[in-house]
Amino acid sequence: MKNLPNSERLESDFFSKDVLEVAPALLGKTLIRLFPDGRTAKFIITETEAYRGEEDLACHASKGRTNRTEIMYHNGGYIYIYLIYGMYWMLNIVTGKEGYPQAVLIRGLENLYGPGKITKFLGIDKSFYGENLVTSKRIYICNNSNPVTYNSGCRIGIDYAGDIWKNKPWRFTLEENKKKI
DNA sequence: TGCACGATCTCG
DNA sequence: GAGATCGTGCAT
Repeated sequence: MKNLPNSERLESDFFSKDVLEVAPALLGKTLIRLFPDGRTAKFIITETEAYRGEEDLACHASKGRTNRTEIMYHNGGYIYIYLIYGMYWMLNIVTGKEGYPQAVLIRGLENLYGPGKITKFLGIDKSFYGENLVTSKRIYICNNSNPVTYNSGCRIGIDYAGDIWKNKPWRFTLEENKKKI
């Protein structure tokens, strides 16, 4: 952190805002992972998706409060992680206020695109479920003061959610990153 | 207790 | 374009 100029760790007030505000705001921020062997990985976040409330049929919380979705009902700043297709861990960040389930899926990092590839490369698995980004010693996010521009589009892989939710423009991509993907 | 189904990726 | 592979939620 000390050799990352112009940046500081994001606090809980950042994550406690509505997911539709936090998801695009995470673009351009730096995700930092401290590995057990002492190595540090830093990546700019380039693509996110918002999942918002029990009424959002694409959001896992649409099934209600269960063991899996429990963490999404907390106030923002926690990690929600789950297994997809039997082999890939998806990294999500819980946002918003207590009792209103929502989360941001981290889909892309600079030079590391793909939600499954991100967790594989960063060594993130179920043990990170419920991790607090504000206090964790192995993963956190830093602010970058540079302003960013972004585009929005439809979320990926949620055909089952129905037209209304499928067509919400809740996927956000860093504009500068388009040419790199 | 069993079953169908993914917020995906890699290989052919 | 298909297969890998398993936790979860919902139906028995």
